[in-house]
Parts: sequence; structure tokens; C-alpha cells
Amino acid sequence: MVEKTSKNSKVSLAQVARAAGVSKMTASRVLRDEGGYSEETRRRVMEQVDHLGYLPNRLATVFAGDQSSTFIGVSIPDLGNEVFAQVLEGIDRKLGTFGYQSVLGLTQHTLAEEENWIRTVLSWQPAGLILTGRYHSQRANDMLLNAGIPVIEIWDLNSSPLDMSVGINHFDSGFDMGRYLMACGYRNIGYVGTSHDTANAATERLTGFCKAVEGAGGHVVKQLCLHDTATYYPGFYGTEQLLAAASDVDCIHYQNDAMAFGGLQYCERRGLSIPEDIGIAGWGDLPIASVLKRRLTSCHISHLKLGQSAAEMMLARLSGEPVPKCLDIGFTLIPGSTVRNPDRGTA
Amino acid sequence: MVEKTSKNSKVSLAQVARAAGVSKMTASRVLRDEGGYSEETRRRVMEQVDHLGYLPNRLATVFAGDQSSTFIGVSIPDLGNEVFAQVLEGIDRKLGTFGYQSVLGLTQHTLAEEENWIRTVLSWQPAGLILTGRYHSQRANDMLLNAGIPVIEIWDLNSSPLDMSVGINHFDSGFDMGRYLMACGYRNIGYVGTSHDTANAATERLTGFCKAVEGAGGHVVKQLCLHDTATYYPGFYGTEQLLAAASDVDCIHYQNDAMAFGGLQYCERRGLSIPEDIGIAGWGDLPIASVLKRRLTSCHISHLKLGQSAAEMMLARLSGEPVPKCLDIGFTLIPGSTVRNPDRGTA
DNA sequence: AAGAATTAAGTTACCCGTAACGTAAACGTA
DNA sequence: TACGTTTACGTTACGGGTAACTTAATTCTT
Repeated sequence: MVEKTSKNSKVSLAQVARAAGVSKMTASRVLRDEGGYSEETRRRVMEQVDHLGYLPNRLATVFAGDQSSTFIGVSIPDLGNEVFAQVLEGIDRKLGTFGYQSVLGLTQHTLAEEENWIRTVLSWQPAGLILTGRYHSQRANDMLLNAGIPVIEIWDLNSSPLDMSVGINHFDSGFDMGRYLMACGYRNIGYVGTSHDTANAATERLTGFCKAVEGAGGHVVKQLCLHDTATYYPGFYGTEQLLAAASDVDCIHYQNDAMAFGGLQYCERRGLSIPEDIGIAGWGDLPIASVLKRRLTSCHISHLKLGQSAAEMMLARLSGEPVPKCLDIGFTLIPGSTVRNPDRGTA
Repeated sequence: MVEKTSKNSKVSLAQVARAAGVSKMTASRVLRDEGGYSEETRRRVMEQVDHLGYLPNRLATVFAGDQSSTFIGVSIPDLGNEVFAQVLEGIDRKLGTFGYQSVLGLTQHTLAEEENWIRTVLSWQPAGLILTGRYHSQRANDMLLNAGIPVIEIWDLNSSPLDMSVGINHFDSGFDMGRYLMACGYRNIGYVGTSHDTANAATERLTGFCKAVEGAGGHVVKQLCLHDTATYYPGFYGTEQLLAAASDVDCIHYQNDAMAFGGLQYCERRGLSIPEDIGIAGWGDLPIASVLKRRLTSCHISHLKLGQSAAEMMLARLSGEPVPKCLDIGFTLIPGSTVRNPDRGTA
């Protein structure tokens, strides 16, 4: 199949053509199944392709400007947060089945990293970009608008996106959770999350959450872990810190379910019973929630679907189909049983 | 900064050069900081670069064969498994800081997917590849050997890799766990994991595990969830199935900590106390273990470090430094307290 | 059987940068 | 002053494919 001797440098179409005794163009036509060659010629070319182990150089094709590439740049804040890992999985699986490749960028929640990554990835002539979040640096915005390729901003639904947007309204989601917890009779509510320099979706949820709680006469005590990844341990120690600073909170809402689980563990270790002594509400309905004894109060989003939808939108756009500017994939509040029942009213 | 009018097609170096009143070559020299131009010329060129929003087309550079690309193909089985998400994060962060980009491929644990992905990604002339696992299809092997670029097989340490290898010896890790559980006095040991068509590291751990257990007079009952991702819920119901089929197991070892946590939750719900009624041992020392009440018996691997090491090896190799063929990053057995104490011997 | 149409090719030009080489002007030196 | 050197450019060629065009041979049509 493959000549061990050709290990060094790459086999070009010209070499295949020469070996098959035809012109580059004919070999190219055979490889692209374009027609206009005899069966005998096809056979001879394919024989040499096989024999020399020829792999086409897609750079040349794209470079020639005849086609666009099959790269899609995908930027994600981090992968330690299961939420984003799932979104990425949804994106890449869908793109992969249609012959596109994700070029990854982990922005670590900073706009500067994102800007650098955008600059680099654009120089590779991607077919499109999928970015997490709606906030970008000014230069990033300029580059994106100038690039002339589809750009989808995911996660954080943006009513006036650069180009397209898929996600949910985080403010509303936070607001609904706040209203629900107030309906359950809580008044002194803690929030445990992480904090980054850049405004993000979690910030918007918190804003909505506070608005709902405070609007209904409640009070929110925040505990933000600086520059941390929103996962189990920050949830655990964030809860410890919160309770040390404000021992009278009757319910804690977390940035996501992983943090909520960390908090759950802390409370259990402290001997607090859920939801009698304290209510716990997460966000995101992560897989871990599927095995807990009590259904975790949370907010469901299909992360995989979000990723897939974004990828589908990208693919549709690339094949020239009409595509909506915004796609709201929605969320569902999960009452669960780690907070009191709303029927019982103010305990 | 940017002309809104240039929105349509890309600005080329030739356009910048023309606008600045110099030749392409001079503009190229300015952009590459090569010297050989006056300060006045530099200023004029940069002014136009800024004005036209010029972004270099790296395809052209690579294509010309003067440089290699900064793509590194990275294949990972799936991202639902936290382990691989962490490895990928380690890889991409390290690569990113050195100006390289990961081109992702999710192989879904199948060699056919991997082969397709390899073919595609090679056509983009990557600077190197990082693959998960040591098993590849014959055609994939041929392509990899022929590609003439660095290839690192990670996760599963391979004493005779295609090129380079970073990971741990999974057989040994399984063996050590088996020996440890036997030392704790368990004899009838369950194993809960997932099952895929392709041989993989988990299979090797299981082999080592069985060898140790059976070699010391114990017995292993396996429960493999078909085609599932190794996460919480399969751990939960896998445990249910295992206990239904073999109620006499005194200890269960899981493919990873996420599954072990699922099992832990099932046991708790069943009213089984850990480790009195049944021992639980995971693998991987995942973040969730950091907040559990009892230290989970597990096996520690630094996933992030694994990814970073692989990336470092790749970068070193690309800059021509000598690099070892194999790098064993090691593992550490974590005794934990979800199995009996080995001192007490056979209970 | 002659011209038209089709088939199976080959040839040329181009995509966008950069290496390699060429050149004119300014400068340095004996 | 004459010649070598440096500076600051410009020109040409190339890489690996493909679009667009050309050409030669074969087949079809009337």
C-alpha cells in the first residue's frame, strides 16, 4: 500500500501524475471524480495514488481560493467546567460528521486571549467561527466583522449579535430561579460562584437572580471565588466562607451544579440537613445530578444540543441556506427537592 | 482602524503594498520585521496594514513550504469523560501559549472514526499529531508513518510507539489496584465499566486488575455497560445490575471516579454502608473526589500534566530538541477510606 | 464522407506569500 | 577618484492544486 521509502517528504499530485503517465490535471480530475477520463486512466491514476500513498494537500486547494476551508474555529473559556466540555462535544461531533474540523481555542475567560486566538485562527482562513459569549475586545469585533465569514456567538443569547447567536437568556434564567426561591419562602439567600475579569453569562444570571430576589423583598449575599473554575471544590469552600460570613442564609444558589454539589457535601459534613436547614439550588442540570439521592433544584439546558444547534446553524449558513440571526434553545427550571416546596409558603 | 467597505473579500499583501507605494516584497519584509527598509517605509506600510485591516494568510506561507503549520491534530475519544477533557485542556493550553492550535477530533472510541479523522487532518499539513491510545487501524498506521511529522500517542504508554508516547502503564495500575484490594481482604470483587469495540486503556487496566485478583485467589465479576460514556449514571445502574447478578460481591472497582460516585450513590440509596457492607474503588482521582465525605479509594494521575507533557514533548520535537521516545508520568494508588483497611486482613 | 459534436486529454494562468537574486543609489575607504 | 560595500528596495520564480481554455482523436449525424 505504502512505500516505506517515501517516508521523508510528501507526495504531490504531480508525482502521481507522472508515475501514471498523465498530466496533473487529469490526475486531479480523477481524484475529484469529475469525469472526462477513460476507465483505464482512472485505474492507472488510482493505482499510483495507492502505491505512493498520496494524500491531497487541502491547503493548496483552499489557498487557490477555489474552495473555503473546512476549519471552524471554536473558542471556549475552559474545559474544567463540564458545561463547556459538553457544548464543545456537541459542536465537534456535528461538525465532524459533515467533514469540518474544530480548531480549538481556550480563552481562560479573558478577552485578550480571545483576541489573540481570533487573530491567529483567522490567518488560517477558517470557514467560520463559533465563539463563547457576547463580549469581545474592540479589535476582535473589528476583525470579526471584516473577516467575511459566518460567526456564531453561543451560550449567551445576543439579540443583536455580530452575525448569529445561539443560547439562552441568562438574565431570565437567573430571574426565574430567584423568583422560584422566593416563592419557596426563602428570604436570605446566598450565592456562590466564581469571578473573572470579563463580564459573562454567569454574571448576567446573577444580575437577574438578584433583581428577582430583591424585587420580592429578599436579600442576596454573594460569595465569589476569584479566578477559579466553577467546579466542586470552589463550591465546597465557597459555601464554607459564605456561611462563616453570613450564618443566617436559608438557601444557597450556585453558579452551576458542580459547585452546588460541592456545597451539598459541605453542608452534609456540617450536619445541616437539606432542605430543612438550608436550601440548595444549582444550575445547568449536569450529569452528576442524575445520581443524587435528592433531585437537585436546578435549571436545565441541553448543552449538547446547544453545541449541535450552533454547528447546524454554521453548516446551514455555509451551504447558503437561510438561517435565523438568533436561536433561543431555552431552559427549564427544575424544582427538585433540595429546596423547600413552594406550596408551603414562607416557613 | 478598519474600513467597513472592505467587508467583502480579504485584503492581500499586494493591496497593502500598492496602497503604501512599495513592492509586495518590501511589505512582506516590514511585516516579518526582517530589516532592509527605511523607517519611513515601515511607517507607510504599517499605516496601510492598519487602515485596510490586513491579516496575513498563513496558508500561503505554509503552502509555499517555507514554514510548517502551527496546527497540531489532537484526537480524543470523547469529552463527556472528564478525564479526557482535562487532558485536552492541558494540551491546548500549553500549545496555545507557544502559538500552536489544536485541531480537535473526537473519535468516539472507534478506529474507523480515527482513521477518517487522521486522513482529513493530514491533508491540512499539521505540524504534528497527538493521538489518544496505542491502537490504530492498519491504514492509519501507514498514513502516520508516512506523514513525516511528529506523532505522540498519549494515555496508554507504549514501549514501542509509532514515534513518541506519553502516559502510564494501565496494566500495572490495574494490577496494583487489584493487589491492594486483595490485601484489604476482599475476595469477590465486582468491576463496573463501559465497553467499546476497540481495545483501550480501561481494558488493559481491567486485565491487570483481574490478573492480580485472580492470581491471589480472588474472583472478579464484570459488569460492562455497552457503548456508554464512563460517567455517573452508568456507574449507578451498572452497580444495580452487578448487585442483581452477583449479590455476594464484597467490593466494587470502577472504571473511573465518576462511575464510582454513581455506584456510591446507588449503594447509599440501597442502604449499604461504605466500606462496612461493600468496598468502593474508583480510578483517576477526579475533582469530584475532592469534596466527598470519605476519601475515595482511587488511583491518582495528573491528567492536566499528562496533556501538558505531551504538548511540551511535541514543542520540543518541533524545535529540534532531542526528545525521549517514551515518557511515563506515573500513577499513585490512593488508599482512601471507601474500602476496608488493609491492616485488618481478611475480615 | 464531410462537418458537427463529444470525449479524453493537455496547457496556461492564478491564488498569496517568501526565498533568492538583481540593482541602483548612497556611503566608505585607500 | 575609483572601487568595494552597504542600504533599500524591486523582480522573478515557486509551491500544489484547480478553473478556464485549448487540442487531438473519436464518434455521430445526415
